[in-house]
Amino acid sequence: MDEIDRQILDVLRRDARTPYTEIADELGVSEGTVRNRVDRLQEEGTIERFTIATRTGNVKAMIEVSVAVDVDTHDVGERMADWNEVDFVWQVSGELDIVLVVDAADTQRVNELITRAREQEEVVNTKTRLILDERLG
Amino acid sequence: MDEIDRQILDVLRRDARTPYTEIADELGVSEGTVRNRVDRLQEEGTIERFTIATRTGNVKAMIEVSVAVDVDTHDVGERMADWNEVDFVWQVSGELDIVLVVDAADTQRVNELITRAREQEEVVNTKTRLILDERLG
DNA sequence: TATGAAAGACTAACTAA
DNA sequence: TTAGTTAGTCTTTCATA
Repeated sequence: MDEIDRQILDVLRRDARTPYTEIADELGVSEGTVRNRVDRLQEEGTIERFTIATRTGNVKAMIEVSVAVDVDTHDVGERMADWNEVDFVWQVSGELDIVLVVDAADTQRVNELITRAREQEEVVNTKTRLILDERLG
Repeated sequence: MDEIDRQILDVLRRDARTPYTEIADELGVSEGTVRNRVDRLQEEGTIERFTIATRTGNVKAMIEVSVAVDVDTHDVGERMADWNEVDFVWQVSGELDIVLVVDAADTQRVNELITRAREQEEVVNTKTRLILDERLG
């Protein structure tokens, strides 16, 4: 992981469809070098996947969930990851155990998700925070 | 935004490099249809960008930041988005104003980021939570 | 939807460190 | 032995009808 790797990652984060030839020109290396490095970065797991950033709805929110002390947090999280409109499920340290990052059509839909979370028998409490603005690093 | 759009988004979220021809076969439509729809989804802003999910470090964390009441939260957020290792900067509702999602080499580096956040004159308080496990929705 | 042209990615053989 | 390069081939995308 040197400077070239870092620059490749930067370019791909901004636009993962940038042609290897273009990245190569920019960094002053050959197309093959870029390709080899991207392959390696994928094998190493540094690049987890090629994906899209979407905004399907108008409201993003963090729904923080705390679960009962005697249950498997992992199970609950796995179940929630399958719900529509859920982008990430994080198990976190701190007061609350799970954070759902959701992207929903409107606040009504967010509310339905909160309700659904609260309906899970392992869930004892939730706390929701709207994401008012997002900026990518 | 119909069922076909949703399925295209699902495929691309999993692997944004899936060829249009393959998506087309899977959904029973033509390659041109997939391409046109992806183009439209990008123009509409539903697809914000093609990107990569990376894990450059071993530790992910949420650093929650509260800023003084009289400052422009937006400015502070913008500045932090430029820091290395910061994946997202969210302005959120609730007790704390900004959430940084970071991906760092180790806890030492996370700590340096926290320190750096606390050094900003607008920042009055921070609270950090480690992301112990991540699952994509 | 189908097709040919253009662009990009991949294979493999070669070179250099 | 590993990383980089290059030329030729194959795949995907794009434009047009």
